[in-house]
Amino acid sequence: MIELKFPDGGVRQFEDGVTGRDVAASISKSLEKKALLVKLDGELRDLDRALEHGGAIEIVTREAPDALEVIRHDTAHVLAEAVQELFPGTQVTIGPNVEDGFFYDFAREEPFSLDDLAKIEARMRQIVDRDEKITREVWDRNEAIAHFDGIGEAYKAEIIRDIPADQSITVYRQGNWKDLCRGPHLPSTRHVGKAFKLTKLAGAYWRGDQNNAQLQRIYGTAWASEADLEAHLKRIEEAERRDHRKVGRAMDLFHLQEEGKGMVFWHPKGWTLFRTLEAYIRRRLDDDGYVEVKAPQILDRGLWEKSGHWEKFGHAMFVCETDEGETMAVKPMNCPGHIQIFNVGQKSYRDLPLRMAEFGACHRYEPSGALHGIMRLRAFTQDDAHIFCREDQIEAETTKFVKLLYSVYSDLDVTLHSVKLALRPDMRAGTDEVWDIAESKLERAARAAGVEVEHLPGEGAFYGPKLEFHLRDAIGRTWQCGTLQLDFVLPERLDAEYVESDGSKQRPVLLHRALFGSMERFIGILIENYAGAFPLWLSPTQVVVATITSEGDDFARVAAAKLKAAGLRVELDLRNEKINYKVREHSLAKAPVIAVVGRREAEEGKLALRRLGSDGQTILTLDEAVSQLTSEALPPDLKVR
RNA sequence: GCCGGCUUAGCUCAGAUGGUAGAGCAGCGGUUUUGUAAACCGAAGGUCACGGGUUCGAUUCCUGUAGCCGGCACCA
Repeated sequence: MIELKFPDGGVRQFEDGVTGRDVAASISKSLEKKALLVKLDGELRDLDRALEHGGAIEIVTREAPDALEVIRHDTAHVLAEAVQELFPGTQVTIGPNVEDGFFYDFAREEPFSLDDLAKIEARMRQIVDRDEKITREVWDRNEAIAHFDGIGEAYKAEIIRDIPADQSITVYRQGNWKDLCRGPHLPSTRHVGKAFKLTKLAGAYWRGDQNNAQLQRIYGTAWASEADLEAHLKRIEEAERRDHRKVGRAMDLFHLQEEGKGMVFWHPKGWTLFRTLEAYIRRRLDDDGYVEVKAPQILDRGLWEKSGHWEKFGHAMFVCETDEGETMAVKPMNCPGHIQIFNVGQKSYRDLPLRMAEFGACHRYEPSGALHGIMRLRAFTQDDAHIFCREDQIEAETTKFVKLLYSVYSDLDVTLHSVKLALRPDMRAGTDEVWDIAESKLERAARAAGVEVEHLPGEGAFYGPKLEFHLRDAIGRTWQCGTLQLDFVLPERLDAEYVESDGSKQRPVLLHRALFGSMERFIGILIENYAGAFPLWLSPTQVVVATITSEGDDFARVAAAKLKAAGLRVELDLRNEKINYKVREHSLAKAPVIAVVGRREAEEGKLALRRLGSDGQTILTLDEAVSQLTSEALPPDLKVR
């Protein structure tokens, strides 16, 4: 007998070998009908699998979040079955869930086409209609390897070989089709339902390694109900409208063109946004004890060799030869330059921590496939700084930085998606001892700063571990923006030193850090976050003074001049157009405030203010409007907090 | 870089099984002086991404290249 405890607190005895379905049936016929899976002591299990032991039990129905995960995974299995029916000889590999859906990677000589996706979807629906029973089997490891090798499924056989010896090999049978899988699964394909859609085709390397074969990945989304699917597709569609590339064009912020792949042409409005953000962050850095510098854009190859960048990233640097036979490289990053500045004269321990900032224009020859709007560029501007400090200052500096980052992100209304700690990569500089120290110090410092980190083995910079602060774009992709990197290596390589209190020469520790990462990327994120409707202080145009008839022209000119003199970014619209037309046009252009001047306002010396997103108006005297708008347009750091 | 897709006017998009293309908006010229999300009229605007091939004829078919889009890999 086993003892099961139900969510309502009740405890009941059941025969050995009882299944989840039996338990559901013992409660009610309708529950048995709705049951898809059970949860035993928190472990999700097949409904028809015997419960080998007692514990806390929960019947999982379609509406449960756990069920959705299984529905998605089973949809991937149905996809794989459909593909193998339609395209014999195609090998299956892996098919995990991702956010909102799943993918499945296939090995097949001939690539799938978009037309194939439609065919595959149709076959998937048939498989759902066939209502194939899904059953779990435990296989012997060697038999399993022999079986999958025997039917030409080399990838599956390879996966089995890599399963740790203490884990059992489970195969799920679904109709005539079998797949190696940990499970759990739904009782039959009918329960998968039809609220799914295959969304995209892509190449993907086996085991994520570009030295391996490239497989064909099919992505799909799946939901518990058609309504959920519809809602999801609608969300995606709406998110795509906020795409910074679309908004950037529509708002005339910037453009990109073939002659400068991965390089931005900032238009007046976009550049205003850039400068406003730069001015803001510069004030924040000033307040936080940074000094700002500017290092050369191009430096001799020898310096990059010394820093180690030439060896690791030489292929991705823009290099030029001079007539006098020197080889120069456009800087891909700012650290060597900053260390040169540090190295002039003698530094004392009293100078530390020295926080050296630069809005550094960097160029990197990124692979063509990596370029993405203004999020991933070949020419970009880092809001970079290097903190030269002693080892015992790492923690305090980390805390200081994290605090600043949180404050800046909150000012800009961005929500942190995650913080990762990227650990030593295979190709790296520095000894393992140094890495041990660097990794543990950075992790401890992050903890002390109150940051919850997720480890990323192998992803660190070549000179040290890094904290990565990730943000999301409109459709949910995440981008590394802020970063803090702990480096014991470059100070050594580039001979940075300071005089300690006892007169000895010491190496400073170098903290590389950025709040935005790249100004361009962060602006891309801001555009998508705000959907172009920037808060007043950031908006490229803050107030549009628009007339109704030409009777208002003179006063409108006066008003615009006065607003401008007060430091606001003002546009004047005296065109011979209807006010409806002007309101619509400036609203679409996301002007935060339209100040309308009609005959009445002109006579009374007033402005009718209309805010973006509301159709009400406030009538104010010009002086009132100036004082209200200027105080409202103060950047967050200059407002009284 | 790799896999797949896309590329037609400034923008958003139609279009022809091969006979050199069209709309709306924007821009330009004019009329309209207008009260809070599109007034009206007119003229103009295109090497149909670029190169090569097939053809009497190619924007359309084949092929190569580039850029972009979606992924993968990369990301100091």
